[in-house]
Amino acid sequence: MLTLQSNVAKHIAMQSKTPRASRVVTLKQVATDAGVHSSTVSRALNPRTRHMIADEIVQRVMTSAKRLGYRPNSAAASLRTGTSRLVGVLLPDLFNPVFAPILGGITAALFREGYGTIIADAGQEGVDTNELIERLIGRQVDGLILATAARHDDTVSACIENGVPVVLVNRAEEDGKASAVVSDDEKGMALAVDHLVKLGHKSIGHIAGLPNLSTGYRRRHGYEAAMRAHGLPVGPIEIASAYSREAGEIAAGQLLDRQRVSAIVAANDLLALGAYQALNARGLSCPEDVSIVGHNDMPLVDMLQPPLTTVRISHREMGREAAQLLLRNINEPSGLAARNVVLMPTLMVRGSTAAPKTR
Amino acid sequence: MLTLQSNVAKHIAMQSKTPRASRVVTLKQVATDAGVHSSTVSRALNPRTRHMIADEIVQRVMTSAKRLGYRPNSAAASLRTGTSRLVGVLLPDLFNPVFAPILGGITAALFREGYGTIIADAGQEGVDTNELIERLIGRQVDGLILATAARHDDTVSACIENGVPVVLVNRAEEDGKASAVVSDDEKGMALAVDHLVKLGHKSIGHIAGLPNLSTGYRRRHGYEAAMRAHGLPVGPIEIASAYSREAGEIAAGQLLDRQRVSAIVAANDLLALGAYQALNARGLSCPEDVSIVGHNDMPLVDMLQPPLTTVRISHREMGREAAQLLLRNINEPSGLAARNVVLMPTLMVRGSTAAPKTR
DNA sequence: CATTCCAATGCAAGCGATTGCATATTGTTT
DNA sequence: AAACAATATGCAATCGCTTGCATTGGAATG
Repeated sequence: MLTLQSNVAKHIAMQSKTPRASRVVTLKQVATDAGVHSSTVSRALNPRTRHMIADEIVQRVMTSAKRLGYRPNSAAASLRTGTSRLVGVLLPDLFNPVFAPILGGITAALFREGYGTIIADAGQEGVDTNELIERLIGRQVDGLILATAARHDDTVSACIENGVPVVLVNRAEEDGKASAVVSDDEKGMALAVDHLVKLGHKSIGHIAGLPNLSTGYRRRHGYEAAMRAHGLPVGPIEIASAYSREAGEIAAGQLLDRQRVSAIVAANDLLALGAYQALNARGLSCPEDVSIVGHNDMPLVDMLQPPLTTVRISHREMGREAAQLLLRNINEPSGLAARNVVLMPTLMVRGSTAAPKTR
Repeated sequence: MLTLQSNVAKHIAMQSKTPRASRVVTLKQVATDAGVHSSTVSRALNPRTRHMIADEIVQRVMTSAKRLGYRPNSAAASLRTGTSRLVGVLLPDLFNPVFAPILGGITAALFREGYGTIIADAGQEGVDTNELIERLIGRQVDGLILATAARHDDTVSACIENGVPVVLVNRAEEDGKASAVVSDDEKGMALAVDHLVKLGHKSIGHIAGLPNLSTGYRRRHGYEAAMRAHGLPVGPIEIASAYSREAGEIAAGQLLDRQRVSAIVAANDLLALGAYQALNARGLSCPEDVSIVGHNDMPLVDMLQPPLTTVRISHREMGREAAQLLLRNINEPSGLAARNVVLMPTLMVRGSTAAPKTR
């Protein structure tokens, strides 16, 4: 078990208490120092208004600012202008490894444009999503990126009613209320099914994700469409109760017990790993007895035994695109029409898929 | 999906100045609605000052506020009070899977106390850490949590000079300038070495992390101490150039080519996985030929072949502790003495360790 | 040379919430 | 019953920055 130890022996130096407020430099102080009015300093320091000020003065102001260590107070600016250059990101669960790269892509793109990222994790126990949104909006965020959207989502509506620009990422919403950046889930499933069919599989099952999430819904849809396109029977399909290994194991077990298949396409890597476990529990092996395909290309799945064949999604790029779309939305005075950006996935062929046994 | 806007339409849209601002409710509006002064509303809504106001009025105010959908403007509050209830978190690399759980623990703990989390990722190309810190401080954060600290770190000094409370997490800093929450790295290595020795290993090598990070330095130190405690020869030791699979593979390869060992303790799970690869490349197998122990217990390492024996660290708890320590630091008027909180790791024994071959 | 115009800078009014102080309204004491 | 205390509420200044408007001086124009 884990024990906490407050290590008395190790606290060494007192932090010298600095009278914090005394060292805060304001615009007015820079103005005094440079011998101009504070409004001139403001304009000289802002690239968009700098052209109004004589070059010589700009230089003087910038020198003073640097020497005094001036740092603009963003709260004051935010209060005055009504914009915070802050974007809120709502995540369904920080512990799910797909969201870290999305977040990374978002922060990188936002940072480049001078925006900050404030995050909220809806995956905590006893946390109300609407309260999270409320708090983000209360912090004057200029926009929100939601990675949590269900197919019909009223938190999206709440944001729109509040006039806050919203972009969805990874999961789309089907009422067309907000823009979204997603992977082409149907296409991803088609890649998986095509690959299996080419190997000779005819009986291919699907472990589906939750149907109220666009990923679960559309991947299932994509699976069905691809099977039909090949003239193969659709099913069996088992819906997992969550995107987790445990749920995947249960669903795969039910699927295997129900019908003999030579391959399983899972809606998600974790579900695929659950299927590995279900196979092991039944003394079956992958890919000899059953081929398995995942979705997402999570870290480390290439090192499993067997290495997982999976549909790769560039989560980082997804986050970047979402951030860029949101910024355009924020800067467009009358709001942009909702639009979807669909990224193309690719298939990573590894060891978990092989030709079916010639019986 | 994409709608083009005519010039005329755009012109009109721009003239209607306030499509969004119209719905923002301020304290004063609530005051008018409730028939009291705005200062009364402020006091009634703030739990700490609520006692000054008659219960009946408090009720009336709260009803009005709710009905109008009042949401406090945190920029205004921040400007007035000089505190933002915002904490900055600096991550070395969002793509490293250990940091997501740390971040999750931080946000959960901060959220519970009404604080927001603003993140910055130093792992981007071409991003200066000091600029990140500058920008966070400019946003009036009340404190910072750094997961990036080197053993001797001047960004920490920069924060302290600015009078911003700082707490380090995962990686400590050795000059005692700031508090830190870390795992007991020496102890973790002792657990690993003890386990191997108990299995009968005598020749145990170490793949070390970077010596300028406390994790790399102290784990190596812990390994050496544990070996000496058992009266075993220290080494061979190979220092990896980064915490990555590739670096681990290279280091493990050099180690194996240099000296015959029956076990390897890696400073990190990714390094351990690199060692897996190096073993494979040499036709050796784990644990038959060489036992391997990792550090961190990353997701999925239990599903590898063989499942990785590793030192588990509760990253989530680490984040939570760091957040709590920071909040105490913020609320302590004269600043808290720097202190380290050391969490105890546990050993997860899995399939990558076994008794050495009896030759 | 007078007039107009433009560019550069100063002035001052806020943005919305907090809080020390003043004031009003009770209740309590002598 | 007068004086006082205590409690509840109102008043107004303030936090630091931005920006519409006023002002100035000098260049361009007629």
